[in-house]
Amino acid sequence: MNQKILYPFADFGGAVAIRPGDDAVGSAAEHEDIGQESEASVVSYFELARMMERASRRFTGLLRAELTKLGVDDIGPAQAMVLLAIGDAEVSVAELLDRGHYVGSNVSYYLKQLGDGEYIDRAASQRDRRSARIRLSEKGRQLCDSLRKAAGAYERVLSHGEQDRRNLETAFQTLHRLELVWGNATRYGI
Amino acid sequence: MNQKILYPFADFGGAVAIRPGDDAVGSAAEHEDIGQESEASVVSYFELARMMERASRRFTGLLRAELTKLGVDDIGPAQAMVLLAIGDAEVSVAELLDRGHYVGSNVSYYLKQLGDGEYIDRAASQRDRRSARIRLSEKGRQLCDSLRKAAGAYERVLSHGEQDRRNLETAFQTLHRLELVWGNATRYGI
DNA sequence: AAAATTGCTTCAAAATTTGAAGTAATTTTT
DNA sequence: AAAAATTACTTCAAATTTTGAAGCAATTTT
Repeated sequence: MNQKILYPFADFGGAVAIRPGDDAVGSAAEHEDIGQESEASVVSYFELARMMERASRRFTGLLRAELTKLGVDDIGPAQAMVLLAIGDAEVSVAELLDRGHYVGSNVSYYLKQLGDGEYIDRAASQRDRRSARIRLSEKGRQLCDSLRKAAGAYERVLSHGEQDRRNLETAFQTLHRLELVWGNATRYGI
Repeated sequence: MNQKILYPFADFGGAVAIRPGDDAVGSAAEHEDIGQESEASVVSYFELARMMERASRRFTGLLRAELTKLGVDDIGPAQAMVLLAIGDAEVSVAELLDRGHYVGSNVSYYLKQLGDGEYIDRAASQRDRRSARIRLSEKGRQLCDSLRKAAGAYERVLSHGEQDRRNLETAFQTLHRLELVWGNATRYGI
């Protein structure tokens, strides 16, 4: 069915090996020379999309590690993301679906777990009893704080000045635009 | 166990409703006033992480839609991402693991599907027969081209000049740094 | 008061990701 | 050169996450 392949790999020219210490980035060479305002390498939105995926995974890993470190074992990174999406607001499920990136229909599912774990408080709205009002509980708030604090540590590694802050802002805006365009595109075609 | 909640939501002040047409962004107001070089809103790397997640999801949706449109039904967006990660290169599984963001151990799994679907060619390396040499097949190459071409359409919506291109580059670099820092952090702590 | 819509829940199935073995080829050690 | 260790993958099973289709109750619309 497939060519028999007993056990395949290796044999690259030679210079390809991943430099130890310099973290695994594969084809990093493509984008190596870039300081704060290089013009050389031409990146596409496509490549940016792939980079987002990679970076997101690392972030998930970070969350997972942080949760473990905090001894939290009744929720995972996905649920933590929901907590983070809620933030200080009092939201409905529908809002969460927009505000959060994640999860098609089933926020309910996560909310149940978060409810069981006492990370959130829920109550039916008076006006419209179909609608849920969801807020972080004290426990949920504390967890978010811890996670944010942990992230703060990396902030110091990453942000070294005004320029970095501007770049961060630019990145955010760019992704925001992408999100809108891609979102619309998927729904309405181009 | 949980407060009985028959069916909850609604009842916000009033101005909160999501504007139809203006795409669902929830708390977009936080970042509304930003042109190309605003300094107002303060974004954290944390928020950027959340934005990456959202945007990534849209991209996945786009891929899924595009695959459907192309009549491809034997692979999904995740597998397509693997194809895209391979690109023009001839890679080993290990390389793919670095270059791709995705998948802890099980690229094999995807590669099998891609192999079965004839999207890739694999062969054992002569030098080291454990090692696989993986390349896109013609079919795989064509699929990638189609996907890239589809993405090109959005490129025109998104890129209106030199400034946009620089922003794109900045976003890419920023995410790249994040990926490295977060990756190391997860492995070695801070 | 029916009918339609909204807001959310539930359940089941599919897809994705993780983790722990396991195997063959190559290297290193003894 | 045989044994031991390492590398480069594969495989399998389980856990997590995501999607999709119903379903139900509270509102709105007709």
